[in-house]
Formats: sequence, structure tokens, C-alpha cells
Amino acid sequence: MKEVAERAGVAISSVSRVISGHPDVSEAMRARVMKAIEELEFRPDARAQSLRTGSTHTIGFIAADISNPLFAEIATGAEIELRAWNYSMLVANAFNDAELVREQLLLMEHRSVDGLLLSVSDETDPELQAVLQRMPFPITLIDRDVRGFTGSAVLSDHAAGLEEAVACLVSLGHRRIALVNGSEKVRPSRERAATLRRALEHADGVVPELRMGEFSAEYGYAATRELMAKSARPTAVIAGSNQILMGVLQALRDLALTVPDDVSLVSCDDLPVLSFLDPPVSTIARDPLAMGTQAAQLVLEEIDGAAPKSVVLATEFRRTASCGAPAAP
Amino acid sequence: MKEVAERAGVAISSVSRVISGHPDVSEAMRARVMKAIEELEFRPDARAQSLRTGSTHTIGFIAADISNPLFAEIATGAEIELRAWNYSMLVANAFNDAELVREQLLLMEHRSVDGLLLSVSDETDPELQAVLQRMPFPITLIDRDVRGFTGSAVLSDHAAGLEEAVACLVSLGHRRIALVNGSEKVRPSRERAATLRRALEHADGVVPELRMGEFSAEYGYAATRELMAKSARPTAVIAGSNQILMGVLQALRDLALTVPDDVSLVSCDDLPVLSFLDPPVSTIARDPLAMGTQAAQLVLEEIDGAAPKSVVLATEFRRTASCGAPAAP
DNA sequence: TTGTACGCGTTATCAG
DNA sequence: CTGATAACGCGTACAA
Repeated sequence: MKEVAERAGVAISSVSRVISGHPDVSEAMRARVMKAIEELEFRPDARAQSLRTGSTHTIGFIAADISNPLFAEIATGAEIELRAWNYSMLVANAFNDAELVREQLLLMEHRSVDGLLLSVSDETDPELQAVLQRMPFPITLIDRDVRGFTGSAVLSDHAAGLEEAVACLVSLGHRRIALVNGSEKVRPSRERAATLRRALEHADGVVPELRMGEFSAEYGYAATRELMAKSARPTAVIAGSNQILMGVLQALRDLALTVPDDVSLVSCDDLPVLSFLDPPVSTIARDPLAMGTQAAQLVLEEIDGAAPKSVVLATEFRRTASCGAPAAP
Repeated sequence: MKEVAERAGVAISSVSRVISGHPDVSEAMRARVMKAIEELEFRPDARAQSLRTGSTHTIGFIAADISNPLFAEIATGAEIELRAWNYSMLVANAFNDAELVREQLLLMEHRSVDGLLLSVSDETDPELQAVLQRMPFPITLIDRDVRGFTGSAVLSDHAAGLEEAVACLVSLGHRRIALVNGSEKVRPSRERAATLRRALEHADGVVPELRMGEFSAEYGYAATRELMAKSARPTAVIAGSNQILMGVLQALRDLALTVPDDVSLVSCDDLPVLSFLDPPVSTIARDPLAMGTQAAQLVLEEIDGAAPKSVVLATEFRRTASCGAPAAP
């Protein structure tokens, strides 16, 4: 900046005013400074700017698991919104580890992000709440519900889509419906478990088979094998995530069970390719891109002084040929 | 830091020395300062540190398309390595737009990243080379080959896997093999096109059907419809990416063509779920996680003073039931 | 081994 | 409208 000032023959503070678009600067001044800036290919230093102004124009994003394709979609949505507001995104992965989440939170504090998008791996981590409170910037949770947290959140209405799915299965005649669920430490799984229980409470003679575990193909495989080994085996299986679905599919294949003749199949969370399986897999779809843009919007607005807010986005059951009537006993 | 110094009754510089692990500091001093740091929950400010030291401990990652699941894998690999070196990742999306790539590059310069992982959308962009030269930090290209670029790169040996695939198809008796390819503006597509041509050059009577387009399901669909409408239709199709594969599958389904009876199918790039299609799709697999860790390692080493280096990672053809002998004419 | 003083590149305040 | 200068939080040469 000093060089620019010298070349333009003006004071350093004038250069600053031109750069930051200060209103009180003459056209002549603006022109001279801009010329010098072009000639020297000068670009202001974001670090110094943020040291001075306090704002880094950076939003952190801590994901429970980056490698999940769902994350890529959410991140894309967030990036679109952030870009529109001239913010950048600092990404950190938690590898599904609660302690790592806390560590990454401290990192975000250290880097002075202006706000944070957060999808924790374990909402019940007792030390988490204190760490969250301590953060000096607004935080928007993504599909998570942490006790005592008072900030913003973008949530999916998992119940709605699952209720549709269960109602469909019941009406088809299924009397034993399994949910191979993810970790009980996060909201989506808990919502789904509660929804299944509630939905079948008054459905006479329909039994829920609930398995809580983790978001992995390995777990999906093991749980499905176990379920199918029972004498009273479920006639419908709902997979609690994409990774789990992979395990369920593998298990069904190994057991030579056919969909939907031997077992009807539903997947929570959509993937484009699922419609090309044979039969296509019924899904409980949501709009991850919208989750991302919404989440980004919520933090940015909060940075701008708005009050924390929670937004709930719809889910929808998409039935395909993977749901059929159960075979006669 | 001032507060810490006052509380510990020492000079600010002593606090600094303790934090940065300077060797010449007495045990007594270290203890006193650490105590004050704990009590005040002091954390140094990364912005000020980097303004002073010149290093931000941040690596940028510009992806041609974040929403591609392949990116999620590469990013995960990169994050593992970066974390090990105590670096953070600043992510930017280029939405497959060449101009946006340049814009994001300037952003990275503005943010003073220490290094960059880059996957451009268009290697032939005439303005790109100049911008790359201008960047004051090491850059590692990810599966890209920009003319005149002299930095590091992590490349996939697309030829190897594709040669295997083509050899397999030829030996099965296919005489007309189509490649529904992605954009010719990036290395993977060009490598694949060249490989197909080369492989069939000396295979008497075997005709390559090459279609260059873009990485999208829409293009995959249109190209496949067009190929299959010809009087001499190909008996084998190789999809140039996951997105393209989705279009190919849709087209085959709409045309009521069966795999592998009517047409054999191969996909470049793997997805876990492809093995559950019916029949499972043959893939040319690579290790995206390794690409990420390798790429991160290359930039970090270059930051450490090492010379630029190119690394080529293997690809492997995984044959499944989606490749079979063509029907008799 | 510890303390003093300066500068990193900006912005904001204030005086002119 | 413009210029001089302090301060943002930290690292480091240098002196003590």
C-alpha cells in the first residue's frame, strides 16, 4: 500500500479509503489511486485487514464426516450462499470423533472465523456444550440438536418422510418392519427411531425391529444378517443412511434374499444412482443443497445482527418397486 | 498476550517464547506463563501470527466441482495429511467455470494461503497460465495438465485401466466400442480418448466411437441415445465419469437395452454402489483418498523447500458381469 | 535467560 | 476531501 501511495503521490490513508470504498473521496483521487493499483498489481492483504477490522470474512465448516456424499451437496449449497456474501469457507473434518470435534472447534476459534456451520458426531458429548458456549461467533447446527445450545439450526423433518414410508409398508401388509439405524448420538437417527415407534404404537400387530448402531456399511451388514437370522424375520427393512444401505444390500445379496419379494427396502437419504438399482430403491428424499444455502444464510444473518433461528426442511417418501406386499407366511 | 504477561508478572516477549516453544526459556518461566495462559484461557491469534511470520498455515483447495463425490474422497485424503502437518484447508468451488477458477485463484492470493491444491475446469483457458505463474505459493494440480505449468501434480494413470478394459472388450468379440467421454478441456478425458484410439489402432476391424462432451448426466443421456440410434450401433459403452454413467444408464433403460446382452458397460471412476447394480458395473478404479494425501504431501513438501514433483497413481480395471460377449449380428 | 522496541499491512480517528 | 498517526496481536533482533 505504501508503494501504491508513493506512486500515486498521495497518502497511504487515501489508498485505504479508495480500496474500502469510502464515500468521501474525490473522483480524481480515486482515478489516480486505481491507476497505481493496476500498475503495481496491488492486492490488499486479507490478514492485515482482518487483524484491523476484526472480521475474517471466513466461515468454518466442521463436518462429522467429509467423505459422505451428502456433505458434498451441503457444502456446495453453503458455498453458493457464502460466495454471494463474499465469504470463504474453512473446512475441517471430525472423522466421526467427538473429541476431534472439540479440537476442531478450538481451531476455528484460533483462526477467528466469523461464524460456523457445525455437524457434530455426538450431541451427547458432555464437554461439548461448554465448548460451544465459549465460541465467540455464531454457530449454525446442521441437522443436529445439542442440549442447551441456543443458536441457529437447519433441521430436516425426518419424521414426515418416514411416516409416509411406514404407512405405505403397513398398508402393504407388513407386520414386522426393521429400521437399521445410525448412531443414537445424533438427531436424525433419534428422530427416525422415535417416529417408527410412534407410528407403530397404534398399528395393531405391527412390530418395529429397531437396531441402533453407526453410519457404516459394516454395521448395516452385520445388523441385517442378525435380523434375517431370527425366526420371525422382518419383511421390510429401512436403512438409516447411505453407508448403512450398502451393508444392507450386501447382506441381502449374500443371503440370496430378493427385493421386494423376500423383503421390501427403503433408504433414508437419496443418491442419484439408487434409482438404477434393480429394483430401484425407495428413498426418503430431502434437499441437501437447500440445507447448505439455508445454513449459510442463517449464520450470515446472525453475523449481521439477526437473532438465532431454526429452520425445518421437508422430507418426502419416494416409493418405487422396492416396496411390495410381503410373501404369505 | 499482554494480560497473560501481566498476570504472570513477566514480559510479553517471554509469553511469546513460551507459546512458540523457544528453547531458551527457564522451567520456572514456562510454568508461570502456562499457568496464566490456562487461567485466562488464552489462545494466540492466528491472524496476527501469520501477519508477523508470513505463513498462514492454510492450504487452499479449488475444485472444479465440489458436488462430485470424487471430490469428497480427495478432500478427505488431503485433510488427513494437512491435519498431520497442522494445516487447515480453505475450500473454493469453481462450478466448472474457467473464469471462476481464475477468480478463486485471486481469492487464494488475497487470503495468502501457503499452498494450493487445484483442479481446474479448463486446462486450455488462455488466461490461466499467466495467473498461475503469478501466484506466490506452490501449487499442486490434481489430475490436470496445464501447458507451461512447472509445479507439482498428482495424476492418475488413466491409460492403464482403460487399456485393460478395452483389451477385455476386444477379446470378448466387440467390434464397435463407444466412449461417452467428458470434456476435452481436462486431462482425464483426453487421456482416455487417446488411449482408446491407440488401443484400437492395431486391432483390425475394431472401431472406436468417440464422443467428447461434458461431465453431466444430461450429456451422457443424449450421447447414448444418439449412439444407439445409429444403424451400426456400438456393442460396448464406456462412460467417462459417474455423472455421465447416470445418463448412460437412463438412456439404456429408456431404450430397453439390456446389459450385457445388448450392450456391455464400463464406468470410469468407481462408486461403492455400482457393485449393487444389476448387473454390477465394471469400473476402472483408482484410489481417490491416496490422490488427496499425495497432493497434500506434495504441496507441503514444496513449502518446505522441496522441488516440484509429479506423481502418477495406478488405475485398475475391475471386470464384472456388465461385460459380456456381444450378441451375434 | 529475560526485557525493550520495532514492524508486519491495514483501518480508523482526528486534525487540517 | 486529504494526510498523519495510533493501534490491531504477535514475533524477533538486540540490548541488558
